Amino acid sequence: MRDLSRATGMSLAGLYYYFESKERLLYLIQKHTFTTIVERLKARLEGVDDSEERIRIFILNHLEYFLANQAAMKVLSHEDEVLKNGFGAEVAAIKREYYRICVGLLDNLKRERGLQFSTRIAVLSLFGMMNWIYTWHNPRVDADAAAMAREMGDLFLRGVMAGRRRAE
Amino acid sequence: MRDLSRATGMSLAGLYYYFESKERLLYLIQKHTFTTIVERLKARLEGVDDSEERIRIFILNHLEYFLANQAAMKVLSHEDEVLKNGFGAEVAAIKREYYRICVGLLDNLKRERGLQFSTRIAVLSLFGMMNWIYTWHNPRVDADAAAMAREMGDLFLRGVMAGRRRAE
DNA sequence: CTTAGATTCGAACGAACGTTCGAATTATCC
DNA sequence: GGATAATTCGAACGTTCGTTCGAATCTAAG
Repeated sequence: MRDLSRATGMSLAGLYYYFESKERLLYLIQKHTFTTIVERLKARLEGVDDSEERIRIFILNHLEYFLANQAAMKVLSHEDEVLKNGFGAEVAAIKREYYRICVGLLDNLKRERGLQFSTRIAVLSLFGMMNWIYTWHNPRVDADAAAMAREMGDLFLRGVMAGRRRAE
Repeated sequence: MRDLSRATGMSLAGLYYYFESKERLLYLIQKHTFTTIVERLKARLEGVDDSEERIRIFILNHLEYFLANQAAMKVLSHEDEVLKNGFGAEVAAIKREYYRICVGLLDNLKRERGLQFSTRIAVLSLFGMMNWIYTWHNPRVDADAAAMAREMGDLFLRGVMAGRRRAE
């Protein structure tokens, strides 16, 4: 809170006029962040029918936000279970919706192409690939979000699509 | 430190008889952890020649340690840059060696099979997949390390191997 | 201008944290 | 057993943190 006070120029006590506690402020930030990501994703998916393309949009949307707000995500990624039950539940619900969307996208691809893999592990592996990026992405060395999304999309989609097909 | 005191049964002051500071204790834990992982990996790679198999061993070794010490890795994964320069440098060197080993394994596969992909991004994506596991793996729902390593190995290896081959 | 409400802040409180110190206890060797 | 060293601990230190409070300042309306 003292860091925020210094960074914003507002006094420490002043912050508490707007935010009743540090925890509630973190809750508001998390809620805003994850709501924004989900909203943008839904807008971008609108009207796109191809299963593979929809997954690529998911990856691009995620990486774009994570790289544009790298410092913020460095904090948010690790604040998973710090919110007390009341606050935590609502944020967890948004994250669960986001997770479910990704599961849906993958299940569509799986059904359409008769693929065989564990959706749960594929989705969580994909999240791992994407979320870990804040620990290593360096704008002076690594490509931008669009290029990163293409490379990771290639890696991931080949991984799930080169798999065995279900007998039909 | 007070948590450690309670958990170990030793008094708070007693801990400082053995460890000169909290930072040095964290350094010793990190050094021991990452040294152990690298040593076990090297032992397991001994005598294995097949490139693909060597990568599968890398994944299994990593996941086995991460899942066997899930709570510990939850902490260590996030203590990346907290060690002051003196302590941090040595731990960073071990991690870099570990990273280089993985790069070497992938470059071998790439050369042998004439594949075309960014080793850096492939390695860091693989680390992301594997490291993220501590956030979601639930022993009552998910399979053990060997099965997880097989599934993630399938996903990752198909991803890099299904790629375009270099013109020869 | 006056008043009431909104906004801002310096100063402090109590709790938690990393660490230290001197005394007490225990182990080791002659 | 007594001297020396190793080990353990209660109590406190100074700092940082989240939070509160009352006073001061600013804004808007009559």
